[in-house]
Amino acid sequence: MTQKDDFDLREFLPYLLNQAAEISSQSFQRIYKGRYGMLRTEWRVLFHLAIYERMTAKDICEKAMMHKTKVSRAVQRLEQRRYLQRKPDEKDRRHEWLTLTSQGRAVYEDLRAHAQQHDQVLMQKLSTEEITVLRRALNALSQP
Amino acid sequence: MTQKDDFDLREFLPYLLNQAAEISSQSFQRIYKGRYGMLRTEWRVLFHLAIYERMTAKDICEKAMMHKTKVSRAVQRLEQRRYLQRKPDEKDRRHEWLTLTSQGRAVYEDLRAHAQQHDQVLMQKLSTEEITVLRRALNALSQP
DNA sequence: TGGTAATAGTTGAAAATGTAACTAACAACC
DNA sequence: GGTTGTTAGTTACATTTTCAACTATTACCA
Repeated sequence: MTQKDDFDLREFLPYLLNQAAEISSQSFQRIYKGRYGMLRTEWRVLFHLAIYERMTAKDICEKAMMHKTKVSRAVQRLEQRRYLQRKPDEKDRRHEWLTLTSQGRAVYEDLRAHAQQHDQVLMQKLSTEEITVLRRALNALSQP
Repeated sequence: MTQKDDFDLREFLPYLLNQAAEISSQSFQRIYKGRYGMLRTEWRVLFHLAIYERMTAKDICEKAMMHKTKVSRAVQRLEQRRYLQRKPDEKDRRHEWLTLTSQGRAVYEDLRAHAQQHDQVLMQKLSTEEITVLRRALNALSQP
């Protein structure tokens, strides 16, 4: 199993990004999955609602760059667990406004604390300067 | 939809990483899916075999940090398309050595060219220094 | 040597995701 | 005002992934 080719997978950005994303997501996944049986799509929606307070599913799709079916199903499951409430817009009944319940906010607070802690651990692998550049670079790459 | 919380998702590394990984993988996906109907797991296995020439499924699992069932199924599909061959190890018949066929290598060469081109496009979003730091940081984060 | 444990890899069922078609509500245009 | 087109969101079905159990082979060790 000796390397032959001049092409190095370890330099190919989509590969590297996926690798880093997967590894660094895993320990956080254990937390939201272990404590609340939640999926990746669900904590994302939960966090968006906690941060922006009041959004439609469409808003979440755009902010989180998630497909609408993913959001739709995440919202359903979060509603079943009473983490959020839906309220149809009076003027345009195609829109539904989503807000967290107090229960949902409590879950968020708990997960947020873990997220921040988890981020601290990850950042210990990097220098301050690397963190700054990394964030900037990732944001740049996230623009489609 | 006004931001309320002090916690910023855009600073949470696993979130940022996933975002960047997904976006930057998509255009490459169109290539391997469109041209060869391949899946993410499959191009990864193909690339590993092209680069290391001769590996067992286990080797691939470790290098690519993929679960063995993913690798097993990717290998099956690549074999069906005659992109690779299996040869059981004579001394330990639990192992199977995998190598690409010439057809598989041809597909690799094509995809590699596209990958490199794709990488160029991605890197245009970044400065030389950002690229260096980004690669270093991603490698650091990929260590579990 | 025989019995238990470990390893490589596969398979089947359940869960999650992606795709496309669908419903319901509104907009716009004649 | 009725027809056609758009938009928000859901649903159904096919494809993938995950998880756990399974087979086959080798290693360990009393």
